[in-house]
Amino acid sequence: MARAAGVSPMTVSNVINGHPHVREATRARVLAAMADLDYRVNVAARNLRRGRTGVIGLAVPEIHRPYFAQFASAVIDAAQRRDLRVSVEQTGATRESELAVLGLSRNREYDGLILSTVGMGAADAERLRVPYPVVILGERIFNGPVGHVAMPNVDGARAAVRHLADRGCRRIAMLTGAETAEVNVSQLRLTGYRLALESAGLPYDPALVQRMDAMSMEAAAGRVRAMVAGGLDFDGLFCLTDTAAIGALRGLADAGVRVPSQVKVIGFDNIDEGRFLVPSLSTVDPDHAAMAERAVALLSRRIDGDGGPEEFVSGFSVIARESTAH
Amino acid sequence: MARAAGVSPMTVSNVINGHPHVREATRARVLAAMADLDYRVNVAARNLRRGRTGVIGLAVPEIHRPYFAQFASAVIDAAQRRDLRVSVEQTGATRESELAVLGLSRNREYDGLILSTVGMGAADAERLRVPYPVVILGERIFNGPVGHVAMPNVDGARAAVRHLADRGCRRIAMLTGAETAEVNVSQLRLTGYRLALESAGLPYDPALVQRMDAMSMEAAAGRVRAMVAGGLDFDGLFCLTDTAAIGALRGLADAGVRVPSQVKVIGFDNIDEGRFLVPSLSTVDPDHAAMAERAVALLSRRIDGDGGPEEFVSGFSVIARESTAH
DNA sequence: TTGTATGCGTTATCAC
DNA sequence: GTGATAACGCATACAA
Repeated sequence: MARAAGVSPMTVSNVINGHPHVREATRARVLAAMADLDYRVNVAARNLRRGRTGVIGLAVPEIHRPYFAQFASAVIDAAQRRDLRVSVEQTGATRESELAVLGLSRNREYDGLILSTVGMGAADAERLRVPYPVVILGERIFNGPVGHVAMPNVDGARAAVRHLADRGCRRIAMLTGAETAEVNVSQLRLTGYRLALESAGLPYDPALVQRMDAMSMEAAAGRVRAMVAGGLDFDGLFCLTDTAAIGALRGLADAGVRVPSQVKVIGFDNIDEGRFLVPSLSTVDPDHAAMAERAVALLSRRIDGDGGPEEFVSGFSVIARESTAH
Repeated sequence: MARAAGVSPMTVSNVINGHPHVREATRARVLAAMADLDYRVNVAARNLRRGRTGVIGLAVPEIHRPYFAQFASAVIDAAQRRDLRVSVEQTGATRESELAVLGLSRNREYDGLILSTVGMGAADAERLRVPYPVVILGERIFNGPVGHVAMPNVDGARAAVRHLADRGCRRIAMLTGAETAEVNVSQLRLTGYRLALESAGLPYDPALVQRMDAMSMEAAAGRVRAMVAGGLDFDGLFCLTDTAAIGALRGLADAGVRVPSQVKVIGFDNIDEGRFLVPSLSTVDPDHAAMAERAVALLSRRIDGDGGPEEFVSGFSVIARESTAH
């Protein structure tokens, strides 16, 4: 330790932590010794003493899905600004992994956790009663003392479908996730879809709601090919996510359907790639940078002990590109 | 602590760490008490004692670039199999941030570090002499005691350009990064490009080598539009990365150039999206899953103290899709 | 097979 | 303004 080198035992600590009551001369001496010995604080010891790790967990289904990758990127930047590191966990969207991640942080591995809940349901609300701050990325389906950062799922979906209707679509299909008992993204966006149809005076046809188990590009492409091959009549397509929309565009191309002249397509998320697709992808932008910033801010504030769990629903905007052009 | 609850003071530790010499009865008792008290090991204390954190750092330029997102995903999975967590840092590809990350781990925040070096150069080799294992994601430009996991840049690029030549291209352009003094990805792939031209008996025309400061989709799209607008004559395009290729496809579409009939395009990385683009993107697959697995394996082995820094260069394969069809 | 003592490196408290 | 003391919770070594 720098004690031997410098002269002080724990004045070192004061110097490191920038305490005010240290004479300039001693501070200089300590700093010199530190540089000399290439001294490094032992973060593990500090963590033990402080009861903090300076690390937050970020649990998402899969980091390589563009939406989560972009969200993670923004979270890491926001965390860095607050001197926090981010440990990324992949849950594969399964309930078990999501619960396992909650246990990890419980071990004080993390000071707090941003958790994207997909597999967990309202029945698991009790599991969120953990002794550290949690911010859920998703709908307010839990009543526990956890923060929420959510997308405007209903309104965003409604606006997307209204956009299709405004552009003249009359038979609007939706590519969505499996039907579950839980309130989830699929259900909320489906609600928005139905509301928009209603407002536009269009009938709701269950045959146009296409449910998929996985929201992958591959699954979306396959499903769209099947829709066309099966003779389903549709002139608009609202995809649950941009990732699914990429697959859908591919599926339509495979089926020889032209976009936007025969079918108009809109996604949700505004991932970077959308602008550069051919045709470029219309979408709903939920402002994920703001969501990430808020998620980290909420967490950070609660780690510091100020304030209770809050809720934030981001704004959104519809971005019209070639895939829904006239 | 469970000591009071159970009966033993520190047999708890043995139970937790699965030591062999614990009677079944006591083990059961301890486990019961642990469950009862909802006992959790304090990882910070364990880290201090063990001198390990169970966390590795992964430093990449930006996690949201598809290639790094997919790589990170594979790294996280590989780490999880070895009971390691992954803390992700974004360096923005700047030398300063890359060096800063090295300092972080020096504080024993991480047991080891996987570092994608872009900004650092051979002159910084000394900075890699750190007291913990490092695996560089990139070329062997450093002689220090660090592991390397590299792509087959020269051979892969060569194969890509040969593929274009085989498909009849005679004026093959390349979209690459800025020229630097350092040995880097751009330079190596450019070497492959030149070798392939030579083998194919095609002349090397510097005007066909287009250098960009940023390898973004946006920059690539803009550059390609400029190339066409400027009257540059080319019938093949090798893009440094798939991300750039997405932008290039967009730029060609904007310029009214048809792919693959007028210009054939190939990228490098085999990101997931490539399969679903229209036209789908031909590319070089460097097997990033294998690279990630090897990077973590190398690091893990060195954390455990076995073996020295090794080097691994992944294999590759050319994946022909629509963007280079006849 | 189980318990006891000791120390990992840091910082909060309080005396000097 | 600086130093001594203690404690954070666990695991190693050794004693019982």
